[in-house]
Amino acid sequence: MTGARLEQKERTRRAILDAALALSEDSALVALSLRQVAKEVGIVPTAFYRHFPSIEDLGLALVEESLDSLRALLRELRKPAGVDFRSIIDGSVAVLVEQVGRHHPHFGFIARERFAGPPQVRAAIAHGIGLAEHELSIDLAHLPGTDRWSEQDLQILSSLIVGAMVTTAERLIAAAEDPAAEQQIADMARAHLRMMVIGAMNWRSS
Amino acid sequence: MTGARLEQKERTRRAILDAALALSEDSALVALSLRQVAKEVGIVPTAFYRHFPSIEDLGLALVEESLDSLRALLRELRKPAGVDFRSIIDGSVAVLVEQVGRHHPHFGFIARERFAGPPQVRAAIAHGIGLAEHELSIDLAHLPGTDRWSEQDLQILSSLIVGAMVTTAERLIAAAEDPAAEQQIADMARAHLRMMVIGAMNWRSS
DNA sequence: AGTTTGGGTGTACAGACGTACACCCAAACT
DNA sequence: AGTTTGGGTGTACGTCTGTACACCCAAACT
Repeated sequence: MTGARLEQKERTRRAILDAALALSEDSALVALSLRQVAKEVGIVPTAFYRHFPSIEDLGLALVEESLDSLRALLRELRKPAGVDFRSIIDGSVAVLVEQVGRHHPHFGFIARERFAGPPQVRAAIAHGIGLAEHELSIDLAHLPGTDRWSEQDLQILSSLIVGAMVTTAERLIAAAEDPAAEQQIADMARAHLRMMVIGAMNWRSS
Repeated sequence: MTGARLEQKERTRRAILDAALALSEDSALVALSLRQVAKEVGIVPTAFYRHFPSIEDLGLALVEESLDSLRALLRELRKPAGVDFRSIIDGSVAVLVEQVGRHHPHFGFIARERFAGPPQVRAAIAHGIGLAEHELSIDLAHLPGTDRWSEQDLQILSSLIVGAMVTTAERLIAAAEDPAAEQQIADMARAHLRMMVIGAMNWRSS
């Protein structure tokens, strides 16, 4: 398959994915029917099978590309954003707001399916978040001031921070791209990060 | 309606609520069908209408009683649990673990429907969590050391703590009542709270 | 004792669902 | 130029859905 043929197929496939993302927005993946999606895309129900073996496989594809967006976010966050804590915090929150805004449907999908999705999907999302915690704990170990921190202390801090970031992302999604609300959520997120960092700097392992 | 009659009706109603809670456990409220619930309960589909006008009303009733469990948790958490931070933290985490375990189906329901449920349900849950933040900020103001904190600083700390508690509750639910995992999650939650409190104690408003 | 009430039953129907099958026809091959 | 490939179509089927309707009968009333 080459040229225009493949191009058209890819276009329809994208349309299916987008339609599914849009239709599940105010409900859940499990409430999605093949016929609904097909109608939204503008194809006949049976044509759906040319692209996905079943609705569940569609769901898995959506998880896949949503987790891609999550990984892209993590990649951006890991880019060194400054030297002092203040600029690292400001930069991280800015990246979070920007990326969540850019891939709003994907992060919304993750938020909805994290606990309401099928077990396989829940596990994949949990794994993605676990990975973020792990990577953050590695990055934290390279920061000044954490020289004598134990592995466990690093995990405590990174899981605390990732948890707060997830909460912030969920708030941003629920804010439905209202700029004023986003501003307020970002302010709060920066304050949270500062408070956690202050806690970490004065931390004594017990 | 009196005596045995009402008693029997209440028993069937409970059975419907429990069946709905159990059936939606590994999916979502929206995926629930009237006939499924009726079959699980052991009644004929049309008998369902003797108790609820529709599946959506069943959902609202479940939200209602799940939020009751949440309010019960908050009530328990507000009982003074000690004088030093350590015992307050230990007591709070113990209460959280105990209450989430006791009302596991309810908290699981809240976790699933918080972002995947219908707008009305999402709003009700968000309101419940907002209330928790507000109440905590009031309680924090009465604690020693927060005398000169601004309203905003209190909100920052309370939303940070509530966020962490919600995350902990979600982890407990996902742990599916595995005692070893619960222990680990509780340990982590205590560490998180300690770190946040240390951050708060060294906090300087900006 | 006689009547009413109300939860539970059984049948019935229209609509939505997933999906099998035969078919069409333009793009891509030989 | 002739053939194959493959995305999209249309019909058709059995299953599941919500729900309307007539009915039953023990509990609760008068």
